[in-house]
Formats: sequence, structure tokens, C-alpha cells
Amino acid sequence: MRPTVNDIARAAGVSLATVDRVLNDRPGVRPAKMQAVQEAIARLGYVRDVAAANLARGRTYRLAFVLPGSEGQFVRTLAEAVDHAERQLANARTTLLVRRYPPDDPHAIAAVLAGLPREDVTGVALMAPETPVVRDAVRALRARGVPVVALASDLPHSGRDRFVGIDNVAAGRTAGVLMGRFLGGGPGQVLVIGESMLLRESLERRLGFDLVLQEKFPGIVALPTLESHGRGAEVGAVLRAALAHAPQVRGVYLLGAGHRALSEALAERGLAGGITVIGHELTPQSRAALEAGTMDAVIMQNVGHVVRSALRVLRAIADREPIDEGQEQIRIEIVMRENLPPRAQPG
Amino acid sequence: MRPTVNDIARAAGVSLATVDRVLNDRPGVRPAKMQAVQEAIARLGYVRDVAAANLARGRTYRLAFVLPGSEGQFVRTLAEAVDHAERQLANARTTLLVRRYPPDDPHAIAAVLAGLPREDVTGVALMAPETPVVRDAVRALRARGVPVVALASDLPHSGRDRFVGIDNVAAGRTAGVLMGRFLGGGPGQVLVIGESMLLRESLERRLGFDLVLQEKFPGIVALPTLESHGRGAEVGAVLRAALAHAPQVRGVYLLGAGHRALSEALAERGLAGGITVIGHELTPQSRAALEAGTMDAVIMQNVGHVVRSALRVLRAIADREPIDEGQEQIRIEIVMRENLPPRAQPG
DNA sequence: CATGATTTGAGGCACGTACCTCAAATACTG
DNA sequence: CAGTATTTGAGGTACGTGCCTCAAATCATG
Repeated sequence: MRPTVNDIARAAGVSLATVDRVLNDRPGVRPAKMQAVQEAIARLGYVRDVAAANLARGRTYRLAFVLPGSEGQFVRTLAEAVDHAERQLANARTTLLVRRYPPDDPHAIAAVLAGLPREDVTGVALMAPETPVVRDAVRALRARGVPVVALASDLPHSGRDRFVGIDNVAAGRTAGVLMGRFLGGGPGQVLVIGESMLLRESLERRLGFDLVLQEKFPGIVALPTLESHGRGAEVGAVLRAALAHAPQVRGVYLLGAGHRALSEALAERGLAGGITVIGHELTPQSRAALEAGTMDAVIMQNVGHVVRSALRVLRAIADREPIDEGQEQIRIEIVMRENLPPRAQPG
Repeated sequence: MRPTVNDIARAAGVSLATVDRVLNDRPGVRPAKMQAVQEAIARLGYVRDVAAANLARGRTYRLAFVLPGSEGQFVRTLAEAVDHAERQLANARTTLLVRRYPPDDPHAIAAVLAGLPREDVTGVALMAPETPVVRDAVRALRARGVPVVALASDLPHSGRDRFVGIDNVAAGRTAGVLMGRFLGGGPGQVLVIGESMLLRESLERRLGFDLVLQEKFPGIVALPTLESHGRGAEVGAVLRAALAHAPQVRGVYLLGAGHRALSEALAERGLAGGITVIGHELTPQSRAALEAGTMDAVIMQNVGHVVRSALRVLRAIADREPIDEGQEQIRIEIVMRENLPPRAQPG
């Protein structure tokens, strides 16, 4: 049987009330008694029963996910994962609310953050580009005692409690190694296509990609990033033009979205099989491309894990409980046709 | 506010006791009332507060992990992950017990299963080769109402409640594709090295590996599996002999353990760089080999996930709660030097 | 030592559920 | 319709913790 507060009280020779005061650091306990209690806690190996505590306290977690309003597939998948988690967590005294902010306006993000129901939000998971305005908004939240985790896109200088997501430089490196090895070390050229949204991620991935090519595959040249500006049609056009001018292109690296347009453009030129395509994030489009063989590998983070990790971390911080670092590490996953997860996403 | 049993009682126009009888399907409720209660539950969207229920019930989960006694690195890592989980779960009314069985004796496995404290075990996670004796032992457990999950190695005909682990055929296919692509499609020979322990996994991986090579890389020939019988020295010897006779060997596929011996043998022949090495499971040895560059990729399942998933699944079955399929999917992970998880394993 | 301040103990109510008992109401049986 | 079996309601206790009140004990201060 696990020891309870009563056992501690008896062992320490004090009353239940005193143990309670120590446990919830309420004032009015002399150092001597305090020490006796702590000693008893350590000796008996007492650990608070969080479930009972939350029940008694009437605690509920209200966690907010603040996401870009853009309709990118990644954000959509993320939002779906949040919905899914919400349903799963119905029995865990946790409610989620999702807020979207209009794109390209840091002030709007800050406004959303400031507009969260005061004193009624236990924690915030925020996916946003880091700007001074956003940094200040995050600091303001934390000053109010609200834990904040950065989601998918880090906010390193905002004082966020934690980042939940992957190291995008490492993700880019991973893509780079795969590309290099799939191309047999070169020689050849690689087309790089990116959006402008979510700058940070794309830049970091590109950086990692280039670093690896330089280090390990000097024969492979990555061309300057083609900007798709999030529009699929654009990808097609840009790609067609590029392919026409660069016949040595043997690979395509997709920094972000645009899977569908890319597949179409490649199919159109009858190149589907001959070009190695590596991209990021598993979406319905990239999954289809993997299955069809028009795409070779996808580097991803498991969105379900990301959301669940954010939830666990926010709750743990709110309860001042330790975090299981191993569990909260988000993996950089490599997905090929052969190890595609079953469709029952989000997982 | 979430509805409680009291709300249901009021809404259904019955007493708390009746609601309770319905909820815990105790006898003595007329169909009409039963229906009224269920309707109210559905209408108000009531979900049982599991924490409160477990508290009231005084429920504790005692889960047993039954593992091979062999000192293979994989099993060791698994056991460490169980220990780690045990510490994390101190506050979740869950205690774990680990039982090892002596290798190569199905009856010993059955004896361990039969010897688990009767009525005092909430669920069992079993990693064992499937034999008729083991099948019967699993059936006996389940007949006693004890949920059983197969861990890492499936027991498809035992009636186990679930398998927690990866599809090893798919894992082998994944290894095969990587090998094929890293070798540029061939031509060349690949040495395959396996143990005899844990037959099933090795056979399945080999099968997947061969299938993919046949389908996609006909130029690459996988040599017959060299048996290492779990001894490192053996791997070295076998490998040296094989390499001497097969100069066209461009790759090595490690079905199981033996990472260290392999690295040494390769280094000795000065071949460390020239041969593509792909293996299974992330162990201290394979991690070192990846970091040193003597190994190119590792196909793995996250042991921490496996253990946590087994725990969640066993608890869910015991509580007759639904399982989040997405969360319990164990991924076939591809690990290269660039996406090595940080050392803080087990995760 | 008197006074007031601080510390302590005892006890109770609450959280949402499980599980028990007992009496009352209702349904079925012949 | 009487008698019996079943169903229902009311209420209590418990789980482990939080949080509150009030009185008693202890302490510090001048």
C-alpha cells in the first residue's frame, strides 16, 4: 500500500493539518516540524496521489492551442490532432480551445494571446513565428503565471517554458543525407522548393540540407530555393520553368507544402520515376505520392505525438511536476513507402 | 461543468442508485428505466470520471512484464524502459513487476505465467516465441480474465488481446529499400547476419528484406543468413570468412544483435567506409556505430513507446475503455546519424 | 508575567464515484 | 387477491486529498 498523508502525519508525529500545510506550502509551520514532515515523506516514499488531489481541488485544465489561420496542410493536420485529443481527453478533466490568428500580422497574434480568457486558461501551446511583439505577448502570459510551450516552431528568445517539436536543422540534414545517398553521392543538381510561410522552419531545413551536402556530397548542387508562396499553381509553373532550364536536375527537395502540384508537374513531364523527391510532413498528398512512388521519402514529426506531448508538458508545468524527457522527445521520422503508418491518422 | 452521476439521475428521473446499477451493469434494473438512464447519459454527454472512479474503487493496476532471461541488448533496453516507466508511474496507482524466464524452454514460460500471483495481476505483457505450450498458457490467463498483450514478438494464434510492436516483415522491407537505394540499385551482394534467438522476428525481417530486393532491386543478391548464435566472437569469425570469399559484398544486413563484433571485423579489414551496413534496434553499440559512421541506418521500434503503449493498452482493456488506435501504433523508425535521438534513452 | 502573535491539532465538508444496506414500491404468479 | 419476487430509492461510508474554521498550545516580546 502506498503511504497517504495520514501515514505521514503519524510517522512525523504531527497532525494532518500540518502535513497539509507543508505539502501545499502554506504558511504557519515551524522549521523543526517542517523538517520532520519532509523527513517522513522521504522515508516513507510518499508521492501525492495526483488524481485524488485534482479531484479534491476541483482542478480542470483549460489549455489553449493558438495556431496560424492559414490553411496549410500541416496546420490542418495539427488542428485535427487537437480535435482528436480533445475527444480522448474528455475523461481527464481537460478541455481544449483552439484559436486561429490571421496570417502575416504579429499584432493579431499578440491580440489573440491577450484575449485568452484571463485566469481561466491553464496553459497555452503556441505555433507562431517569433517577432518582438509575439515575444512580449508570451512574456506577459508567463508573467501572469500561464505556462507557454512553443509548438512546431520554436520561440527561443521568448522565455517559453519549452519547445515541442523537432530540430528543423537536423530534419534538413536528414533530408540531405537521404538525398545524397539516394543519388549515389552525385553528381547532380537538386531543386529546392519552399513557401514563404513559416519562414523559420524552411530556412532551418534548407540550412541543414546544404550543410550536409557540403560536408558529405560535394558533387551534388542544391539550386537556390524557388518560392511557391503557398500557391499550388505557382509550384507547377516554377517547377516547369526550372526543369526546362536545368536538365541535370536529379532530385527535388520540398521544404514545405506543394506536394500535389509537384506530383502533377513531374507526371506531366514524364519524370515521375526518374527524379528523387524528398519532402517534409506527412499529409494526404504526400502520403499519396509515397504510395504512388512519385515521392521517395518524407521527413516528418508525428503530429499526434506533438499535440499529446504539448498537453502533458503543459499539465506537468501547471502542476509543478517533473517531465519525462524521454517521452517528450519528438522524433525526426523518416517515412518511405515501406514504413508508412496506417491511415488511421492522426496518431 | 461536466455532468456527474447526480445530473444523470435527475435528468432520467431515477435515483442515484439506479444510475449506478446501470453504469456498472449490476442486475436489478428494468429495461424501461435502463433506457431512460442511457438516454440521459447520451443526451448530457456524460463520461465517467476515471480518476474518481479508480479512487473510489481503490483500484490499483498490477501489471506484469514477462521477458526472456537472455542478456540480449534489446531485452536489456526493454527492461530498462520498464524500470523507467515504473518510476514515472508511481503516482498513477500502477505497479509493475518483471519476470524473466530461462531461454529455450517453453514450459518455463508457461510456468512463469501460471506462477503469477493469482487474482493479483491486472494484466500481462509477454515477450516470448509462440509455441503450443505458450499459447495454452496465454489462453488460460485470459480465461481467468487477465488481459494479455504480446510484446515486440506477436503471438497471433494465442488469442492475446493485442500485439504491441512493429510488423517485422515491413521492418525488413524498410531495411531492404534502404539497402537497395544506398547501393544505387546494384549490382552487388549483401551479407545477412542473424542470431537464432527470437526466430520469428529474424525470419520475418529476412522475408521482407528479400521480397523488396526481388521486387525492386533485382541486381542485388542477398546471401544466405549467417548464424551468429548470439555470440559476438562468432560474428567476427563468420564475417571474416565470408568477406574473404565474397569480394563483391557491398552491404551487410544485421537481423539482430552483433553490432559491436561487426564493427570490429569491418574496421579490421579496413572496410569500415566502403560497405553499407543496415541493422535493427538502437543499442549503445549500434548508436556508437552510427555515430562513428561504420553503420548507415538502423531500423527500430521505440522501446519506450512500446512499454508505455503496453501499459496504456492493458489498463484500457482492464477498464473496458476504448483504445486510441492512433496513439498505440508503434512506428517503424529509421535512424541515421543525422536523426539520432538524444542519448536520454529510454524514451 | 501579561499580552499578543504564531503555530498546531482536531474536525469537518467537498470532489465524483463505487458499493453496501434496508425499506418501500412495484411487478408478477397462481 | 394474497403472496412472492423483483425493482427502486434513500442514505451511508469510503477512496486520498484540499481547504476551511476554531480552539488550544506554544512562542516571542516588552
